[in-house]
Amino acid sequence: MDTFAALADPTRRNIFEYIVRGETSVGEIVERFSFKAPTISQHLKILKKAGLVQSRADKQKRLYTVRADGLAEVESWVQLQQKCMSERLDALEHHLSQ
Amino acid sequence: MDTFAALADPTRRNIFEYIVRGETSVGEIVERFSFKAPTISQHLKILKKAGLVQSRADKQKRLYTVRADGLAEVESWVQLQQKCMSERLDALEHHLSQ
DNA sequence: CGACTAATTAAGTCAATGGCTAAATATTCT
DNA sequence: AGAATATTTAGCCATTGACTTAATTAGTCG
Repeated sequence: MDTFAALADPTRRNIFEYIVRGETSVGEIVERFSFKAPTISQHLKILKKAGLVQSRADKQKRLYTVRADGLAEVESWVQLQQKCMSERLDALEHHLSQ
Repeated sequence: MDTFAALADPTRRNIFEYIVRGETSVGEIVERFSFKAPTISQHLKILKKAGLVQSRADKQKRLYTVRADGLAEVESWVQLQQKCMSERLDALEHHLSQ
């Protein structure tokens, strides 16, 4: 759902950074981070709902990967704001040079 | 402090979007949004701590503006992740074409 | 089927968040 | 100084968030 909220938690960003390196099972993530399996599972659920990761089944395991377009919303928002900022800055400079 | 957490709240993003359009007093923001002054004030405090906005005094009013480099951290994080993603995608394509 | 592995769901705790009203703190203006 | 304006701080309450342990589901393999 809300990508920004999903990325607000540093643990979730760390998990995302880990998954972005390649397809990862839940167990692998649990091993790397000092959190219990249910905690990781909840974070993954939130990342998934936000469209940041996806999963597929392989035997008992669930393998997670990042979604290519997951960060698009955040990126475009940030860039729109920066565009507005630079436009205002340009206008200010132009005004000052008059 | 934490830019991501500051941007997690949609109201704060809206406030940021409003301020990015130009220097704005607290009262102006209170008028636009249907929240009481203390609520807006708290949001501004969080945005300020995150380095996203800054303020200056003008008579009784406090005028807020966005900080040019406020979104840099978020932008660079997003772009790093996307770089990692595209590299992995390239490697995959290369591998498949062999 | 039964034991095992992998992950999720359920349920509970505790801290943090986001809203409010009321009070306090400047600052300006008469 | 005293009244008015603009904003912040303090305190309260309801909701959400991030963890935990225990129980449950789902899949594998002897």
